[in-house]
Amino acid sequence: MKVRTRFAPSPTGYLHIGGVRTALFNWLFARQHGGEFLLRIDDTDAERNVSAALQPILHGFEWLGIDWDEGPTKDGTSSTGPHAPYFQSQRGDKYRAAAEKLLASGHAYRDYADPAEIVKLREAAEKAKQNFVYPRDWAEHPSLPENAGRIAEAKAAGRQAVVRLFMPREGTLVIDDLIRGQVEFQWANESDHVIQRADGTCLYHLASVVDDYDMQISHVIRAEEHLSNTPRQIFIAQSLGYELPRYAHLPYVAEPGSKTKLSKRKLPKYLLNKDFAAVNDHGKKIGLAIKDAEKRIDQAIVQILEDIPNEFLDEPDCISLLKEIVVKAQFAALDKSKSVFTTEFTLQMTRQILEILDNENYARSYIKSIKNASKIYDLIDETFNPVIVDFYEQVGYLPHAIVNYLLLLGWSFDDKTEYFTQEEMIKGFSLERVNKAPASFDPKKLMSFQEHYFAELPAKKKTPRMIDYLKRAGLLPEKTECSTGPEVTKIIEAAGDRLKVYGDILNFSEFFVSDEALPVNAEELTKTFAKPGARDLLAAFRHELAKIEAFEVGPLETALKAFVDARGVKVGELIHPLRLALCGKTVGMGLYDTLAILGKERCLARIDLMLSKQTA
RNA sequence: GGCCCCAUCGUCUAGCGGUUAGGACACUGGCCUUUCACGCCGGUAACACGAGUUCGAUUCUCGUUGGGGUCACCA
Repeated sequence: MKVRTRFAPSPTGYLHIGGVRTALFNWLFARQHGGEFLLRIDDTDAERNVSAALQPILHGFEWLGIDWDEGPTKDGTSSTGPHAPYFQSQRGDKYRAAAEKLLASGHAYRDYADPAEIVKLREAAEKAKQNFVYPRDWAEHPSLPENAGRIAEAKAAGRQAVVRLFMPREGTLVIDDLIRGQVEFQWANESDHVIQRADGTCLYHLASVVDDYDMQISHVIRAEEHLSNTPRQIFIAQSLGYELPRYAHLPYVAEPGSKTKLSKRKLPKYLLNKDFAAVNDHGKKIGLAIKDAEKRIDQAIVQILEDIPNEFLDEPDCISLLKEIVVKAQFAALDKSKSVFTTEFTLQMTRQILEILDNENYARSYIKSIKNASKIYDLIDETFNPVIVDFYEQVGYLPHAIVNYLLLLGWSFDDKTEYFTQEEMIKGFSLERVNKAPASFDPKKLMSFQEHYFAELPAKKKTPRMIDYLKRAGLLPEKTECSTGPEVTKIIEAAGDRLKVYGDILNFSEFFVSDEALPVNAEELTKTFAKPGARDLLAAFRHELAKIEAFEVGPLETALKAFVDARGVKVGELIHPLRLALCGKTVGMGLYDTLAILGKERCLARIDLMLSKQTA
């Protein structure tokens, strides 16, 4: 039998890191067996613009190199493949036909029960700590002629029926899972599930089983949360006379440092997670620079705080109360609008407020001061969150680093192999070696893969993407000259390992701004020039520098060393003021590289600028 | 709560009856160094607990505890 696997995303507008792993394992398995991997769109409940919401997902897969043989076209507007369409919203007829078939064979029934009644019964069962057995009092089924009377009445009253599965009430089902092994279920514990709504539309389980069969899926590799759903799906498949696919249930991906499943609903919360925060801050810095959003400040905080009366700030409990308000506001905003925009908005505000509130005294004065402020709060991007794949593309990760990391999240080849080429992954993958326990996502380890692969990439290959970032941050004009490429490459080479992602080039903005516009770190400035003689030393070296003909790393180093030796000072005494004058900060690449790249003219100009500021 | 799943360093994992319990990330001490980063050398750190089976259990069985999933006219 030909191996055919599938991944079935719903068009949510973004690609979740856990989903990617599931898709990756499906893809790997198919590729390894020379089979096919398909994408099927779970949009049975979609009212929104599917192709727009699908586009980021398809783009994410494309970026990661996970290609699909059948499914939606790349623009997400139509289907391509022998089993088209691959959108569940367009396959309703097939599901309805299957439902009819189940009805005809007695494997399903029309149910005229009142939904409100069912809810009550279910709650009662839970209260009584008992398994809820679905009552078939309103079931229209040949084996239950006693219901005929009341059903006739219900029909006459115009009550609508749903279609429910007529599940077995005895026996054991053993699922032979490729990852879990044999898992047993008692049929009696399975409830009569609804497969078709009163309005005739069909539900996920029916759709999924029908599609898997129709599309000849051989292996259903999916997240563990579906394990409990498998019995009813098997019942549907068997009742329809389908041959069963093999099942493999993957452990879910958990939050960093936790065993809790990563979930879309908690997206904003993740930025408060300390393991995500570092990675996110790094990314945010890049994101902010890209959008040239120095101005974006805490409008959200202002909004909340403006409503707070001043007297409130004198209350002893005001800080803890504010903390509560913030958390509530976050979730209220979440409920009100499902848009990520809102969640991003509130989470930014939450973080900032919580940071401020850590210091009570500061908080009081800050709140008071900001109450009068009015600033613009801009958003980076609605998908700017380290749980979403797009984040990594925006910040400038290598897709292979992500794929390699995800491969090892719940799977291992042996006790030491960590780095895999795509071919090695495909060759070495096996479901048998998939772990059963959930694995928590560690952004730091992902970063280590990124560093590894990024270091392997020659500077010249990084140049075009880095130029893109510089353009987007406004550090290079939209139309750059041909000579810019080699110049940027030189900077990339000199920066070396300091560049971990493409976006990191923005940390070296000093090479792209005018001498006058160079931002200078105020704190470092005060500290450095507070030292006696710092300014004079810099001034003296400026004259030395002016004499140098060959402005290159070697001669520069010789000259600087000779200068400090002659003066009997330590290298560091000169270097700090010099670096500050040239770069406006005290961290960065080698100083001789900096001098050489900047060139004599700009170096002298920047030193003069610094000296002129320090004379007073 | 019913049902199901899971359990090795902080994290990802190796281990499939006898190992000084191995590797990676993170953390950390040192070296290198004008800063930062890299690199190099070193260190801390784990078998959830309790019974069995066995000459011997991290490994097999059962139980306890803990974690998680799932129980929709969502997917």
